Amino acid sequence: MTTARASAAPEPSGDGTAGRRGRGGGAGTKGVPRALREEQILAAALEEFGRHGHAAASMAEIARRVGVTKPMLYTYFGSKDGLYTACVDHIGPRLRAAIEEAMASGPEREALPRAVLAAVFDTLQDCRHAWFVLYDRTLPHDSAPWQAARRHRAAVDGLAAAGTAALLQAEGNDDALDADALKHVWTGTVSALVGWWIAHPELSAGDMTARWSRLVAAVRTGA
Amino acid sequence: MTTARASAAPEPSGDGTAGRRGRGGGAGTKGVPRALREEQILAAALEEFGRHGHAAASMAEIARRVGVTKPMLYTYFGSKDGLYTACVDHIGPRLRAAIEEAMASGPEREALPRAVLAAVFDTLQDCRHAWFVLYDRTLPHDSAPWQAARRHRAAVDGLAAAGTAALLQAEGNDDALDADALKHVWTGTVSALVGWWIAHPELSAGDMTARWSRLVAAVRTGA
DNA sequence: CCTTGGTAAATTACTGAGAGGTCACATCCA
DNA sequence: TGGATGTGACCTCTCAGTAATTTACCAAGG
Repeated sequence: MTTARASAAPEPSGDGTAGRRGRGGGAGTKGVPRALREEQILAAALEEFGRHGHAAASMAEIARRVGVTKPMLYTYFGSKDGLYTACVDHIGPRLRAAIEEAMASGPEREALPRAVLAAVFDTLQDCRHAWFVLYDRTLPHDSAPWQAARRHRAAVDGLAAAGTAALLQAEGNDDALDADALKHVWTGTVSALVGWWIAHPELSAGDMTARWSRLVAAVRTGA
Repeated sequence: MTTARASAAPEPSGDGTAGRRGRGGGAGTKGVPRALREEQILAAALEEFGRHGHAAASMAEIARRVGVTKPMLYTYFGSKDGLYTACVDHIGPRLRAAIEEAMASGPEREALPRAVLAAVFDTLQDCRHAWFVLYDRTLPHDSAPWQAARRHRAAVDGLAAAGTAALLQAEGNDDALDADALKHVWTGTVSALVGWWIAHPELSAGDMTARWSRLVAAVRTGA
C-alpha cells in the first residue's frame, strides 16, 4: 500500500517558478505518496486540534498548514471526526507504549513518577500539543472522537492507577474513590507540566524532567 | 439598577394554560426583572461554556436552558464574547476574593493549600463548571474573553504564586521558572480536582476538602 | 523510443446546515 | 402612553463536506 518510492519528495510548494511543471500550483499530483501525506496531515492536525480544541479547529486551516486543500483531508480521513480519531489513535498508543516501557524498566517506587514523566516528555517533544488532543474536555459527548479518546485515556490512566493505588494502599488507604481522585490529580499534573512546557519552547524534555525532580524535592521536604 | 421588586417571579414557562395571559407563551414580558434574568443567563452560560468550551457552546442552547430566546441574550450581553466575558468577570473576582480571605485568615504554612482549596470548592459548589470558563485553553488568542480570562487568572494565580514561591525559597530555590512551573502544577491540581468533582455530583465541598487532606497525607509520608 | 491507457494525487468550485447576530413588532406594567 | 421585557422571522457568514475535473507518474505495447 505504501509503495514508498522516493527518498525525499521534491515538493516545490510555493516556489513560483515550479521546477518541472508548466503551470505553477495547478491541480495534479505533487509526487508525495499517500503514506507521507497522511503523516504530514496527522502532524498538522495534532497541533491544530491540540492548540484550539476540537470545535475551534478548522479543517481548512489544517489543510493550509500542510500546503494542501481540504478535499485531500476528506479523501484520506473521511471527516473531521475521522481525522480527530486518527490523531487520538496515533498519539494514544505511542504514549501508552512509552509509559509501559518506562514502568517495566523497573525503577524504584520513589523514582517511578519521574520515569513516567520522562517517557511522556520524550514522546511529546516534537508534538507537545498532542497531549491535549487526548485530554480535551470539550469533545462532544459520545461522539466517535470522544469514545476513542476515552478508550486511550483509560489505557494511559490505567498505568497511573497502578502506581497511585499502590501508594495509597501502602498507607492503609483502600478507598476506591481516593485512588481515582489521586489518579486524576496525577494526570492533571502532567497536563499542567505539558501546558507550561508549551509556553517554554526552548526547554528540552530532559530539562523538564530535571525541573520536576527539583520541584518534587522542594515540595516533599517543605510544605 | 437592580430594582428587585418581586420576591419570586411567577414564570409560567411552558405551562400551556398560561395563568393570567390569554395566549400561552406569546411575546410580552414575563415579569422577570432584568437583573434576575441576567443572573439566570449568567448561570446557564457558566455551565454551558464550562462544559463545552467557548467554541462548542451555543447561544441558542444557553437561551433554551434559561427559557428565553436568543435576542434576550444579545440585548443583555451584546455578543457571545460579551457573555463569555461577563461570565469570566463574574466568577473571577468571586474566586479571588474567596482565596484571598482564606489566605488572610492566616493558617499555618502547611495548611494553606487546604484552606485555599476549601475556599475554591465552597465558591464553586453551585457552579462547578465555572472553573473551566476561567481556565479554558481553547479561547481564541487575543480575543476579549481571552484577555479577560487571562487577567482574572493572573489575579488568582498570583495568590498561588505567593505560596509556591515561598515554599521554594525556603528550600533555597530562587529559580523564577521553577516557581512559575510549580504555580502551574498547583492550578493544574485544582483543575483536576474540580474536574473529578464534576464527575461525582453527590460529594459536597467539605467532602472534597477532606479527601484532599487524606491524599496529601498519603503522598507526603509515602512516595 | 514514443504513444497510450490506467491509476494515484490534487484542485476548483460548489452545496447545505448551523450558529452568530439583527430588526420589527408584541405584550405587559406603572 | 411609554418604557421594560420579550418573541418570531430573518440575514449572513463560516465551515464541514462533496462533485467534477485536472495533472502527473508508471507501465506496457507498438
